[in-house]
Amino acid sequence: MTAAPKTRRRSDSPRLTRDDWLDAAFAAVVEGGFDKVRVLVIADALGVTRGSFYWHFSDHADLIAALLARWRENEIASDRRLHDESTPDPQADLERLLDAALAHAGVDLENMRFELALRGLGRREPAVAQMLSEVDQARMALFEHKFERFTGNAKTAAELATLFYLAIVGSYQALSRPVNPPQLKEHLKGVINHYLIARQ
Amino acid sequence: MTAAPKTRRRSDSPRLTRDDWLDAAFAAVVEGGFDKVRVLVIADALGVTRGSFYWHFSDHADLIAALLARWRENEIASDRRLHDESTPDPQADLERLLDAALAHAGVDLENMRFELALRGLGRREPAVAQMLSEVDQARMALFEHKFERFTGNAKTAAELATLFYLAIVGSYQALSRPVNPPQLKEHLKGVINHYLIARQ
DNA sequence: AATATTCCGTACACTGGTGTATTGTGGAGA
DNA sequence: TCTCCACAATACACCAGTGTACGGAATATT
Repeated sequence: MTAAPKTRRRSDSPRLTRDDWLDAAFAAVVEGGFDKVRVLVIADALGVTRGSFYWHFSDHADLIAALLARWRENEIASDRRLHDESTPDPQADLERLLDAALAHAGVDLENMRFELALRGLGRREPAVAQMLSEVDQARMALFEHKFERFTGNAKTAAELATLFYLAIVGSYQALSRPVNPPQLKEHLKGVINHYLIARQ
Repeated sequence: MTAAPKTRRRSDSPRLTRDDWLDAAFAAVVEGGFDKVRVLVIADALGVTRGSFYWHFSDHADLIAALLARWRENEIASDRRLHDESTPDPQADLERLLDAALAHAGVDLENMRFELALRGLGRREPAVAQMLSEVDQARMALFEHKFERFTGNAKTAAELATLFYLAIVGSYQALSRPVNPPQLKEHLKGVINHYLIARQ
């Protein structure tokens, strides 16, 4: 009757690592939000008891904190990556950025759901809100930079950057409801083209 | 030691109504999300015991359902209101709509937080997702309508409507982080002006 | 092979929450 | 004023979840 673990472990070893637990917790957040992260539940998703958990983590708060830290690291890394990958053509460069941001809502469904859950948590936990704030700032700066290369005008760059960034964030949860990702992408391109033509 | 009720009742009668409970539950959602709606907690925020609750409601699920229903009614009503209040000048009309949507994020902080919590719930509960979908559709239709009066072009109206609506939704939770409401409003106006000028 | 270390299981105490059954109570109507 | 009934308190059983102490098994290390 001992049920097989529902969540795959990172290694094939019968013992778990701290990261295995973090992966499983991540999955729990993705499907139920932070409030649904129960040590008990994750334990038997992993096919072990809580004895394991309390070896790898001091307590529940420790798990959450580690999860947040890991996400933060990944964000910083991927932000840096987007910053470095630059293309001579400003428009192509801009479109690559938009594609990356929208992929978050397409392929990368899990990360999107995690981020939404995180924003939910941020409404109650100032520390989380702070972290999100910094990430948003960094992303916005990137958007503004690319848009400024594209438009050559600081003011319209700021306008479009905020508009686009917020729209993408907004699409995360109003997704497939008023509009689906490819549709949204077309609309974004439409606006960009408008600005392109107007410039001539 | 019997603490005074922290939440004001709608009537000054010592007895509570169903609506009093709903108001208190609303407040609970606003500050902690749906997962933090505990009968026990709300009870002593109201200065009563759960005995009262189980007279007015059959159970916890009943409370949530009633809360959702009430929100839905309000949404439909305010949507109809925005639909009826029309102005001859298309631009003024559009700006009034945007103001109303942004007020949601300014004065009407509570409703905004409630809606965000609702979207969180919608990620787990298909019925809630369905409800939100309908509301989003209705609002988007309104946006498109106003934008079409303004631009006179169906395609660009669709583009701007989705972009603006999603940006506003996005601003709900990335608020005061990358940008604050009046700032956002200025940026939105900037884009509108751009389209105005380009049309001439 | 013997031993240490690392990892996990088990059992227990405790907390906070739901729901139910039953008893109280205060106010409106006869 | 008496009585009913709408509303609330009390007390109970129950469940899900955390954290802790300790014992046991599996893997490394010598």
